[in-house]
Amino acid sequence: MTFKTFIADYATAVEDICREYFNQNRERIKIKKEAVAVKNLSIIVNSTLKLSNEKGFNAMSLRDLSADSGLSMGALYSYFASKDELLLLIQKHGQLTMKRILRDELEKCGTVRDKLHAMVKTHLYLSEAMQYWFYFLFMETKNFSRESRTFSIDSELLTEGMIIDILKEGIDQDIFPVIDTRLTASVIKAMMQDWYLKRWKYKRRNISVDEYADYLISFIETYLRRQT
Amino acid sequence: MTFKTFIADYATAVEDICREYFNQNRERIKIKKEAVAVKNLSIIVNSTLKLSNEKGFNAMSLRDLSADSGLSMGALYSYFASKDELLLLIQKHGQLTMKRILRDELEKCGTVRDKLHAMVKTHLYLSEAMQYWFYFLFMETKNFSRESRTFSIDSELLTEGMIIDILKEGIDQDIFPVIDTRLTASVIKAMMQDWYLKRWKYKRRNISVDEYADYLISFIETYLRRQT
DNA sequence: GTCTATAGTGCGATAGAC
DNA sequence: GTCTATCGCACTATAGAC
Repeated sequence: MTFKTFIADYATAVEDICREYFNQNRERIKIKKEAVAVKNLSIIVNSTLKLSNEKGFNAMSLRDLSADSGLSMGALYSYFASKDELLLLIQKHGQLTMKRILRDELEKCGTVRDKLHAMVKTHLYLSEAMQYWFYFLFMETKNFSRESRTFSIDSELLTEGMIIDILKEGIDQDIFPVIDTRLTASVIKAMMQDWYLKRWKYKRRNISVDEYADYLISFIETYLRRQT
Repeated sequence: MTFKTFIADYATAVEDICREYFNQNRERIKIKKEAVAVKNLSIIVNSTLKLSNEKGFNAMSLRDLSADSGLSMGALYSYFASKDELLLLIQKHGQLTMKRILRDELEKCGTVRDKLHAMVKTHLYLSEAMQYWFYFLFMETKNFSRESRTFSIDSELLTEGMIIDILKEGIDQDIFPVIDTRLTASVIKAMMQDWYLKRWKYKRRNISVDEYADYLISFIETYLRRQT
C-alpha cells in the first residue's frame, strides 16, 4: 500500500460523511434535494475546516464562513441550527469515518507485523488525506460539550488500544521483546500525530508521507527487535 | 537530576517573567510599585493560562479573567493595553525563559550521553513545571501575529536543532549508529511534547514525569544502540 | 491604584422578500 | 432554496468616581 493507492479508495470520504449526516437529519434540515444538500454541505464543511485551521473555530465568524463558502448567512442556517451543531457535525461524523476506515484496513492483515505496518501507514495516510479534519479534531476538542469531549477521549484511547493489542500479540508470539505495551503504544501514537500537528515542518522539508511512514516503521521495528 | 531537584531551582520562574515584563514596560504600565505590579501580573498570567487551557484564549472573555483573577476590568487594563498585548506578554517572555533554562542545563553536561539525557529530562521537567504555559504556546500559536508566529516556529526549530547537534556529535564519536538525524530529532521532540499535550492521559494512569522520562530515555537509547 | 458604568463594535441568529 | 436586512446580546475598551 502507498498513499496513491490509498487515496484512490477514499477520495469521496468528505462527501460520504456529508451524505450520512444529511440522511440522519433529514427532518431538521430545510433543504430536501439530496444532491443540492450534499454538495453545499461539503462546501460548508471544507470551508469551516480551512478557516478553523487558519484561526480557530471560535475566531471564525459565520460571516467569514459565508464569504468563503459563497453561501449567505441565511442559507447556512438551512443546513445547521447553530454554530455548535456545525462543530458537532464535523467532530462526530469525521471521527466515525476515520474509525471505520482504520478498522477496515486492519482487518485485511494476517500477521502481526502486517498489522503494525498497516496501523502506521493507514493512520498516516488518513491524516494526510484529511489533514484539516485531524488538525481540527485535535485543536477544537476543548470547545466541545462535555459529552463530546468524552467521545474524543474514547477515540484517542481506542486507537491506542488497537496498537496495544498488536504489541501484545507480537509479544505472545515471541516476535517482539517484553516491553511496556501501554507506554510504547502511547509514544507510537505521538509520533504518528506529529505528521499532522507539524505539517508545515515536513512540507518545508519536502518529506512525503510515504517517506515519513517508512522512517517511522523502521524506527519502531528497531525498538521492537529482540536482542540476541 | 530528578523533578524535585529541578523544581527547587525554578520555583519562581513565573514571577521572574512578570518582573522582567514589568521592568521592560515601566513607562506604559500605569502601576508604579514593583511589588504590587509583579504580584498582580503573576495572578493575571496564571488566571489567563488556566482559563485558556480550559476553553482557549479566544473564548476567554476579559470578564472571565476579571472574575477569576479578582481584579476589575478597569484594573486589568492598567497592566496591559489590549487583549492582544496580554497574549504577547505570555508568549514572548515565556518562550525566552524556557530557552534560557534549557540552554543553562545543557551547558552543565560533559559527555554526549549526558547531554541527551539532560535534553529529555529538562524538556520534560520544564513542561511539567510550566504545563499550562507549554500547552498555551502550542494551542494558541494561530492567534499570534505574523511576526510572533515566526518567533514560535524558530523556537521549535531551535530545540530540534539542539537535539540534532547531540545526535551528530554521538555519530562522530562512534557512539551512535549512522541515522537520519533530522527525522530522529523530530520524533524525539514529538514524544517529549506528548507529555504536555496529553497530560490528562498520563495523570489518569498515575505515571510520574520521572517515570515517563526514564521510559523515553530507554526507548531512545535502544534505538541508538549500535548493532553489533 | 482600583472600582463601576457605559460607549461602541461585531457577533449569532432570524424574519420576510424574492 | 437563497437572499438581504435587522434584532438583541456579549464583547473589548475607556471615562470618571472614589
